[in-house]
Amino acid sequence: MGGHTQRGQCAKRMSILDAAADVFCRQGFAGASIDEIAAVACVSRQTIYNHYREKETLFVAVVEDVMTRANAMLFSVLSSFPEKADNLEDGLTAFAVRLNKNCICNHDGKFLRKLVQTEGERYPHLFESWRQQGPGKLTTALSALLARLAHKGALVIDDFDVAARQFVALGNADLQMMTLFGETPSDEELEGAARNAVRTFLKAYGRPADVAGRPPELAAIAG
Amino acid sequence: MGGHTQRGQCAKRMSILDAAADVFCRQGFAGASIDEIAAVACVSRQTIYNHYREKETLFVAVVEDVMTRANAMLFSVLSSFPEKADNLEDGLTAFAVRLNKNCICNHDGKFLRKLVQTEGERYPHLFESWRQQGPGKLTTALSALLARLAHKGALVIDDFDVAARQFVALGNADLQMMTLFGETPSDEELEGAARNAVRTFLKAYGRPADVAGRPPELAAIAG
DNA sequence: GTAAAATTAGACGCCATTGTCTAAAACGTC
DNA sequence: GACGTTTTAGACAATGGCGTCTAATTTTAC
Repeated sequence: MGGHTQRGQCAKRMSILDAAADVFCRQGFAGASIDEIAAVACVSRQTIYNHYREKETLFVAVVEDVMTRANAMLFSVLSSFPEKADNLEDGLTAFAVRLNKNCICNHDGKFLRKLVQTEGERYPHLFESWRQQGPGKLTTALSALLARLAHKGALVIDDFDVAARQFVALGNADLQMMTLFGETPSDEELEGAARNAVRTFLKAYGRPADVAGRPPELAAIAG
Repeated sequence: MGGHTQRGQCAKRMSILDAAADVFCRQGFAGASIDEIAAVACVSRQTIYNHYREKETLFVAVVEDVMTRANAMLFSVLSSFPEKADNLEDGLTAFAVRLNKNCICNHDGKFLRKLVQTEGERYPHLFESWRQQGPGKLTTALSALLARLAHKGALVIDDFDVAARQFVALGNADLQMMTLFGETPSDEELEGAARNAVRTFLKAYGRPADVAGRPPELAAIAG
């Protein structure tokens, strides 16, 4: 029982997981065939059954794999939230770009959204943890981060939870149709969407002095 | 060839379409079986093949049926957009509730969102028309309606298209997780979500005098 | 009531897929 | 080079769904 043979096995496992994620995402659980996954993974079908007892075992493993990757990425992006109140618009815009690009519009985000919708009712327990650690955690963490900015006087927010959800929703406003159709936005589209979102967010929640685009008479008064 | 036998046939057709929509929505195209659809429709399998040549024909018919229903409902809801500028918050909130309840969070909306995601790549032409007449039309029409309100001086908007998308996005901010998981929000949740959305929308785009919840010093100045 | 049309239940062939099994080949370690 | 493990290719039975066909039954029109 060589403990070093694990390296080759591990590579095979990852190859299988990646291929299975691809095929499951495109075809769904019922439409995906083990043969196609094996072909994409450049692996024999028997090898798949060797690592994962049956199709459902493989599916669960794939979902859990993508979930942990997505959660790690979300944590990483959340830790880059701007803490400094100066130049808040650019800071929040860059953050929104990162959030959309690396957590929502990327492969894993697309996979999870799609699979939750198609197989969520069939495997309720499987996606329940993602619901808490994914979107749930995003709202909670973002709410706390916004609260800190508000505490510093950079934002004026009555309900932090609502504001957090609205920040995410605004960030996706211009991309919703693209994400719905599975298209990947370009960097320019990501940048523009985030800019629009943050402008509106700051018009609603920003300290009056920081707001750009406010009607001239008020801007004059506030400045 | 009695032209009156059409009535019974028509009832069967609708029964089949409803059942097929239900099963396709739950199981997807590949996972749905004609036998199950026949059972749900209380109809023989042969009857289905009598009306629709094959599974794909039935699927296309179902999608088109739901699309036309959804488009009609969207048109109806859009025609109820508040034109009067007085009490704009309540008017927009009621409109947002209608939009979410009857177009986005209902059965048809769930069906279309789910099926577009799962089968959109396999049938690009099928959903392309919906993309234009559904979400596309919503943005275009809403943009024009917001422009009229802005022209009357009730709103201050720089980019009507962006504002329209943000209105829709804000309206779904509190419901996104529910719609993602296929749950149907209660009337209270719909009402609360719409209220939060419109409050923020008006904070960003409302005429200063109409804005509630603005920081006190500014409200005093504007009043 | 009668004839035409529609519906039904069931059997059938066909094909794709799942999961198992076996023998051969490739791999890594000593 | 030898040995144990892993991988591979292919055959295999079993399952299930699609689409067709047929004969019996029901519904509808007149």
